[in-house]
Amino acid sequence: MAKTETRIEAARRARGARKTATAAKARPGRVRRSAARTETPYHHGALREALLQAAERVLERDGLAGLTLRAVAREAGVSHAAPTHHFGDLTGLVSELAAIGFRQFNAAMAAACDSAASPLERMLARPKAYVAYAQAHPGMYGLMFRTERLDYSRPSLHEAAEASFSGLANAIGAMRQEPIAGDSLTLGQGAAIARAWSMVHGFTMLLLDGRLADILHRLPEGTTPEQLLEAILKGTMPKPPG
Amino acid sequence: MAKTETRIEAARRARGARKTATAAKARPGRVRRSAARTETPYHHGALREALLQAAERVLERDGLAGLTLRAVAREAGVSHAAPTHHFGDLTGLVSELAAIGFRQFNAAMAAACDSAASPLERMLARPKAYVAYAQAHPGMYGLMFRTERLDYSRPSLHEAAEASFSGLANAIGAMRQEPIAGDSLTLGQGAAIARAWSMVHGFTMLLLDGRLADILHRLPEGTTPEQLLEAILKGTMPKPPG
DNA sequence: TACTTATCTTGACAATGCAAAGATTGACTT
DNA sequence: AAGTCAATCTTTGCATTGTCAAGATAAGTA
Repeated sequence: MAKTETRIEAARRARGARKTATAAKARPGRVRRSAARTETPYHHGALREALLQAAERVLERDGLAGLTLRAVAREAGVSHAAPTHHFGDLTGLVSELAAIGFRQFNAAMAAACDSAASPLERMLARPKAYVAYAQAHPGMYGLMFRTERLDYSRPSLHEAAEASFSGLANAIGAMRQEPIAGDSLTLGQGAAIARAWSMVHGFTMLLLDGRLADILHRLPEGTTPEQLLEAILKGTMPKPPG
Repeated sequence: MAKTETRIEAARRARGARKTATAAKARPGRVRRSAARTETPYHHGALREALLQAAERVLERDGLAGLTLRAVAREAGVSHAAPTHHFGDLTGLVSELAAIGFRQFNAAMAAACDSAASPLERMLARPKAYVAYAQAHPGMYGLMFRTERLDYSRPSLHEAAEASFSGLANAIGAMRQEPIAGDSLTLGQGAAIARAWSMVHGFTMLLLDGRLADILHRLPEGTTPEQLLEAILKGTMPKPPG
């Protein structure tokens, strides 16, 4: 009965609690037409966005296992089949949410890069922002990189994920001072890109899974994950120009 | 409708097919006691192991989404609740299977290390075996490193996963020619271990997710993932002694 | 032989994803 | 402005799943 079990049980409790609460509220009869206007109007107006926000809330509260179509519908206060009309599928909902995650993710990294002053900072800013986003939004990061229910044929998701990749590739290219040429790479360039991405991605996954806890615990008192990441990067990256 | 959808549909088809097949077989009446001996005896004898083997088969055939308690029971030809008695839970079954995976995984890496001749080979053997195992058993690797339903409080899983970690740590220690001292690490040592693990783990995850396909496609014609991995490692690791 | 325990089956329940059909609303047409 | 239509949301239903509670059966033991 590890943390996983606990999390699942928590999700179940949350589900149950919400259910009884909703039941107690006694959904207003569908006959009334324009009673108090605070009553749920038949047309929500912006249900799609409301569902996505509800989904993110459910995800960060109850974890990936708690993110179900019906839970999202409950959270948004609509019938259980309403999401289907907007996303077609659980895969659809999850994919759209992941696209939002990639956009947030990219924005965070871009902002961190922009606010970097020294060349060294500029080199560390992106990986640090990468890990920081994952720590701040573990549910979203897990959704983006751990879920199998993602449909990359959806343009929104494809584009957002692609932007994430090209941002990384450009950063590596800029760092090596040999901008990448469109559709072909040398083995050295490809290795540099794959190395940077693999390292940061792997570090983040292991950190979120708690698998680096052993290492951190053995390090000098009070060493943070960020410091460990910095040490990893400084030992790997090429010397900053100048 | 990406590959995910297809995989899920495939799992569903497999489930359906198996169900009708089983139904057609018309489970022998439970009254017969020792009819032909080929008839399913009430006591399986080694059901636990049979269930684990069935689970691995289901996992590699239908993916993580297809790995359900009932599917495993069907695959093993027993009633749907039989696995519960042996594993208590889906988490239990999945955790035991993951423990088996870690043991296979460790054995593969140890074998690769042993058969390495030159110092360079010895340095590359472990990462290569790591990626090779994941490619040969994607279902198992996903189960071990991607599933949330793992109960690390189970001794079997805890030990197997721990062995995986200490094997890596020792390899890094040996490579740096400063064996790690039990319960404390310098920042440099910790960074070296975390760097190696993060890189190989991240590379494997990205490779299995198809996220390195873009890079591989842009590299010189016919570059394999193994070659890319080697280029990554050679650019990072310290020069072999001598 | 009689009793006890481990093993396996049957049946039931709540929850889920999905599909189909009905209800309601807003917008467009004439 | 009245009528029509398509989009939106709800209701109902079905197959599936995990988990629990009883039963049935085999194996071991006294």
